[in-house]
Amino acid sequence: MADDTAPTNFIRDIIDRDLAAGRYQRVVTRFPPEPNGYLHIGHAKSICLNFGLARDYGGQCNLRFDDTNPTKEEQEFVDSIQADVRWLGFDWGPHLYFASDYFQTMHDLAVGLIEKGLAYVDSLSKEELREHRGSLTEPGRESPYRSRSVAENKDLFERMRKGEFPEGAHVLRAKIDMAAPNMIMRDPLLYRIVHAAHHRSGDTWCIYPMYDYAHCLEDALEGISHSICTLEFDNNRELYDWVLENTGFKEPRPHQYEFARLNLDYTMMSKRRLRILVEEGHVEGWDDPRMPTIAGHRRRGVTPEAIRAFAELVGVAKTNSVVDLGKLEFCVRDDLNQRAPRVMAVLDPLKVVLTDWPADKVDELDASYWPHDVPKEGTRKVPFGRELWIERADFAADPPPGYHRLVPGGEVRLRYGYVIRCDEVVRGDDGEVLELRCSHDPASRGGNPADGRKVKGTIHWVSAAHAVPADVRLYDRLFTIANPDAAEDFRAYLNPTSKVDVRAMLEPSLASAAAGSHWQFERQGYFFADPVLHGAGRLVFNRVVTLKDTWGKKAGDVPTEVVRLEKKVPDGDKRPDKRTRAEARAAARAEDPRLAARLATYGELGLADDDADVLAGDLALADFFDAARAAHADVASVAKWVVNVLLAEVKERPVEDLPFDGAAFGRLVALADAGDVSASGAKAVLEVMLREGGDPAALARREGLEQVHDEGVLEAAIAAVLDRESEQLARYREGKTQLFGFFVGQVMKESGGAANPQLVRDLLKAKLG
RNA sequence: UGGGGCGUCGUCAAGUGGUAAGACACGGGUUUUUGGUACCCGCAUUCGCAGGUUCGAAUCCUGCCGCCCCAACCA
Repeated sequence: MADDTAPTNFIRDIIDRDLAAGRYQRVVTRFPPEPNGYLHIGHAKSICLNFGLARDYGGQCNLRFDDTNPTKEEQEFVDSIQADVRWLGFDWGPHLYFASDYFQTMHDLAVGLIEKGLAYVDSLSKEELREHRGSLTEPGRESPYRSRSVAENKDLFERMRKGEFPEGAHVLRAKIDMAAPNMIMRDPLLYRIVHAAHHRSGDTWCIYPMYDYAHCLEDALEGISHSICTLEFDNNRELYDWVLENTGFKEPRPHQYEFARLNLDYTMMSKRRLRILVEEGHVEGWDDPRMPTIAGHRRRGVTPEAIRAFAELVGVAKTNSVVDLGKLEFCVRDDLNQRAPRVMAVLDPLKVVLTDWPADKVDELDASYWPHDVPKEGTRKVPFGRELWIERADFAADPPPGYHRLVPGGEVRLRYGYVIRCDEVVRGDDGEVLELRCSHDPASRGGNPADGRKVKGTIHWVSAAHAVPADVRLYDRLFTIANPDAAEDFRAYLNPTSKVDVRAMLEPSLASAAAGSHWQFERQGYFFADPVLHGAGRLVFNRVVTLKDTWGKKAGDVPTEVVRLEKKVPDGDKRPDKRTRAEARAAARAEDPRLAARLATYGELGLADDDADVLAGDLALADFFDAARAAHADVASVAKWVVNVLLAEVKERPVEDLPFDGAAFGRLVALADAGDVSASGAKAVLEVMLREGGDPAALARREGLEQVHDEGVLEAAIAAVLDRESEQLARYREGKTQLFGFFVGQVMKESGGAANPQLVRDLLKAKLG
């Protein structure tokens, strides 16, 4: 079983079920990137899922490069991907694999398919292939080459392999069904000819396997138990199973499960479009801190811990969803809060002159690196002098209501320093504030005035004489709209202020900050000494994320409106509506007059239209129903039970395969209608009948499901439940009366479903008031 | 001849017949020398909609609506 640190999800449920059933001895997953680009935060979700599963179940997760297309893949990417997975904190141990290492085996298995008559060489052109494939609503047509002999297919395939043909001359296809409703199954391509050097196998191969053929075999060859991929591969699962079954992989073999890929608002995730961002120079590279790549996040200063926490926070499910960026930011802040020492830096400096401070006097103040609530220790000295820098936004000549920083004539506390008062505002010709002339309270050293008066505001500052200038890059979301991936031209929605460079003034202790170190610039955000550009000669910090700001939006924030985009219209013909079940039943009746006759009969019997429709939609079901009503005269009741109860239990299973007949079911309904068993008791009996068949009355007796009307017995059951659920009872008594149903349920359970529910209700009502 | 997947709070997401978890966001409060953090409180009478079955339905049945995926020699 998984440990309980990770929240559960449907995949864990499947694994638990498989392990409990002994289907697999151990969980083996894999992360299978194609080395054709950089990994992004969406991949991180998949990595955390696959490696996390292996970790929690004591299994194994392979890193496997799905390098089956030599024209797109490069060594650079296999290197960057490994670095990124490792940086995220995962280890594949010795289990590093390449699809290209399996090419020989895959080839041999393909020859096996040819020999079994399950694959053939097709020589149609690309265009002809497409035409033959049909459309979503029309079946495809078989290729004239489909009937080539095994010998000819083997010969052709061998010559394809040897490189005797140009690209496009032939392909190897599976022989399945050109009329399959699932387009994927219409004789899918298995191999194509590609004359290109592969980054690992060089010129060894002239034919390369297609994804659908290769991927499942890679999984099977590696002994993967649970092959997890994204939703869009749902349709491909049928072929996944077909290939494994027909190449001889028996259970336990891998099975594919699909989950929803990560979508983040204000973020573009498609590899193709990310490449355009880089190639057109909208960003400064794959590791630009604005990129959603792992490398970008790393460069920005996001930690692997934060990304892992984020992956866990968003969960794993099958619903297509868009996660808001705020969740990622939360994880980043949550992580950095504990690890980033606090320092002071002024990003937009405004000069303050303390007119009552001697020109050459410097006070060395003690400042803690950590706030009271972070259990870490450490302090540094910060020099305080006559001239200081403060944040321009921390002074307001005309303050809005509720503002509690520096105002003309007002006081503010300089963090770890003194309380100052603004005496005079010096302005330039254009009215711009040039500097503030202030006085200080000498009896407030460290921050608190000796007379005990309260000063509401505290701001950060840096001594002008000691300040260290630095290049600080303020990053923000790259796009101005929530869904750039949907935009016809995302360039129109690039955020012009996604990167704002400022020349900031830092407290002197930061002069020795190491590249790659995290800091909180107090009241502003978390910053990261750039791992590449930051050094002794030049200080460069990236803003990872701002602090949460409940006061208000700061100037420079991007507007948050969501631009409504026209929905992409699928080109070509409009998708036809599905044939509904109702239509299917109507069609069945149109073809079979016996069914039409049943519908008429049921109508005369006075059945509800819906029930009659369902019952007369399938001959076996109609026969079953007729047998049942022969055994119990209340037709309406029998109909309800067949439609609502029986159908719910048997699902898609044909009723003729049931271990009991309609007559037995009719007797069961009779029992329920007579009150010999309760409705839930009857359902319990049905469960047994589904398993072993038998007579309902006898089973009800045997299972102790005959309805209990005995008030004494029920009173005892009620007492037992109330005793056991004293906590819930207290809540009920406090007014949580919705709990009434809960108690009814508990008593019903106590009785195994045999109690008369109405009686239980009445008794409970009397008892609870 | 179409097939498949999915709809639970602003955003994610538990829940599988016993009476709507949790997180983010949001609102209010306490603490605070960061308008940060931490802590407390509030935040879905209702689960896409409509009928039905049941003592009891987000869960079962019927119908309807909406969104996503599939017609590359990509993965």
